[in-house]
Amino acid sequence: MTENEDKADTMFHALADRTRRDILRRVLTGEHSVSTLAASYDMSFAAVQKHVAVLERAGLISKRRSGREALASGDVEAVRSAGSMLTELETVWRGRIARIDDLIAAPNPRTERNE
Amino acid sequence: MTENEDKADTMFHALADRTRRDILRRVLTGEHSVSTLAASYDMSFAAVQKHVAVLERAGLISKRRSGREALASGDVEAVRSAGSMLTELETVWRGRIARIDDLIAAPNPRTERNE
DNA sequence: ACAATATACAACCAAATGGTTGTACGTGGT
DNA sequence: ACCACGTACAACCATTTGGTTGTATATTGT
Repeated sequence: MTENEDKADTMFHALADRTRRDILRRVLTGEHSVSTLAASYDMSFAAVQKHVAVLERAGLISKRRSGREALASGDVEAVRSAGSMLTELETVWRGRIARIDDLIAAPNPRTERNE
Repeated sequence: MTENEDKADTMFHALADRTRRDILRRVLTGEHSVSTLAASYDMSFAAVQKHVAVLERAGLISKRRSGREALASGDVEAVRSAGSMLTELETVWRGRIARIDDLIAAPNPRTERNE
């Protein structure tokens, strides 16, 4: 139960940083080594490496070893699962509309309740 | 430019907390006063009020005054816009697939480049 | 064998986060 | 007029975060 919420916490947290979102975009287009990525940002290699680690822990990207390089690539399925959490929220909202429709359809307006 | 990224930062950050996601779910089903919401969680009123403020700053919910109560309700459009940032990432990924297809279709395998 | 490269990780630091309590203020009920 | 209620916000605190530098280790090229 709380398992899913943990996942959501780490996923959305990973997405809540522009550098990480940018890294994710890059590695969704194809594999990039950590140092290649690091070269693109105005921060230390270690900082970028940490960002990559956060994305990896969130399951949004995965790394593969190739010689001395670590090649990162994005996992679209994980991105989709984050997206589906949002569409789930939309579904909750649609329920509200359905209830309002019921209200309108209801014969007696007094049926309204404020919880 | 960075304007949009700021929005994404605050939105995803607001979503990266289970209490806030839960509050968002509740207020997407309909208006709830801050104190009504606060009653549901095992933390102080002030803590919940802060969470509501974070959601409000992120544009995910809005508040309306009714007497002494502040009634919060969720903004689905904002949720959708967060979702569309994710589908945009999927689009980036589809580009990768298209490029791989191009590669397969290409007559000369040497066309591959590693950036 | 050696130097350069790529990664990983620890230790440290300032700032932000998520919580607390306390205070102030407007609104509503009696 | 008074008191309870709902909200807002400040001040404070422990923990986390996002960055730094430094060190260790494995791989590659000469």
